[in-house]
Amino acid sequence: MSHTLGIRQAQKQKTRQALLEAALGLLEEQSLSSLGLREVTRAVGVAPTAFYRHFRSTADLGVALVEEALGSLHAMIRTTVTAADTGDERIARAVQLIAGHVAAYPAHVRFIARERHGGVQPVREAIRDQLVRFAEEVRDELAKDAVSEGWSDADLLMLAHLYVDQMLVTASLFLESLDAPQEEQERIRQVATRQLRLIGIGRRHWLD
Amino acid sequence: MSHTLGIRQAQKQKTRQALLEAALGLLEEQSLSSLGLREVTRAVGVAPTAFYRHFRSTADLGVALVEEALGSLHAMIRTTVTAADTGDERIARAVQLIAGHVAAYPAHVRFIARERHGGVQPVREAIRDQLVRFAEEVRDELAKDAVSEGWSDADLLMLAHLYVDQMLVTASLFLESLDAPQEEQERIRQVATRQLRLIGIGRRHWLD
DNA sequence: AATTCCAGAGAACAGTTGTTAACTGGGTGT
DNA sequence: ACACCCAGTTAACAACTGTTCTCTGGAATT
Repeated sequence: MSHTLGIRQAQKQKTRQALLEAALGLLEEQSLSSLGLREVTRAVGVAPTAFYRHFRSTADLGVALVEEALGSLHAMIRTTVTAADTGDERIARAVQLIAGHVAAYPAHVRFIARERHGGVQPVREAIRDQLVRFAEEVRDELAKDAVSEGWSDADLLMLAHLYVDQMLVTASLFLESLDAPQEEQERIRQVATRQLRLIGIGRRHWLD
Repeated sequence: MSHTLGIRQAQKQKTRQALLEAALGLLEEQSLSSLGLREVTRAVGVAPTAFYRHFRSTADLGVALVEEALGSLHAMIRTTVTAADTGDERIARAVQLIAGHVAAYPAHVRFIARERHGGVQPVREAIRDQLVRFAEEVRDELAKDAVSEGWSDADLLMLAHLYVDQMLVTASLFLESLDAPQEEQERIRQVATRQLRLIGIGRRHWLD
């Protein structure tokens, strides 16, 4: 099944990956809707027309980037939430996890935060769909918890979305503070921690 | 003081306003970083060079749009939060208020949601600054409440930011559902209501 | 009534864009 | 060894972009 793909398809995927990474880099200081096809190929060092061998348009490339970027966020969100339900020190650890991920993959986080509400419809939809799936996973994780006894499925999902959104907001704040004084990052860390704690408290008293 | 500005400056402000509104319309299906100067003037019906009489660049126009768009959000956020602290039916009313505002000024909401993390730095900063000021107002409003006794100023501000962010998330969801079946809007309304309720519960038990 | 001012028009600039077409040359299956 | 395939190239296209300079006509000032 895992057929060793020939040196031809290998080279193609290599170029494709180069296009994706070049685009991600160029998107640091602009949005996808202003990203030019030629701009990307120029950054990679291939002819403009080579672009069409991989993507129909830059919007198409954007959809591909969603998979790439959210694939890395996937692990973060899961581990974050599963750790965030209980004690305070575990919440703090979860926030630290977010900060670490932002520092490791800033371009991914930036892309998702920017294009989630961006000007390219197919990309918005792709991100929305993926985030819904994330929220469902988080809900399943929350359901395993003892605190979730007596909760309806819908309410667990609404809490899951609250967590996911809060995580993205926090990630975006960390991103903007990447080259700011460390005391600023510390401040963000503390606020995010307390916001998660407050949500956790609301969760524990939901069924009163 | 309120000098009746001559028919000259009046005409200028009229054109300026036309440029702003045309831009807001064009931004329905793209981001600011891809908005062209000529595109805007063409929509208004003036020469491209007339643009420079009002704005240095499209980024400059974007900053001006922030004032315009957040001016209308201003009232909404305040009334929403001041109503959201207590009983359930008041929370529901607050959510309905958000939905109404989104229906009344969809372009404003879209612009803020899109450009908050968009590709134009000065605009991002302008939005961030305004949202900080909003959060401070919300904090002052929260402080007046009986539930806030014993709260530190920092904690009130962190709750205020939580409310503001939650409001923007909800507004963006309503926006995307503008031409969706009404049952979808109803679903969003219900989830948002419960999320605000959960935050409110967390707030009441914060000092345990 | 004469003069200054200035929002907007007009024309032209070099540079960019997406897309089409025909071509090249090395990997691939027979 | 052969013929096919196809990722990437080259060249050219009309259309578009931001920006500069010069000009105009009516409002504003004196």
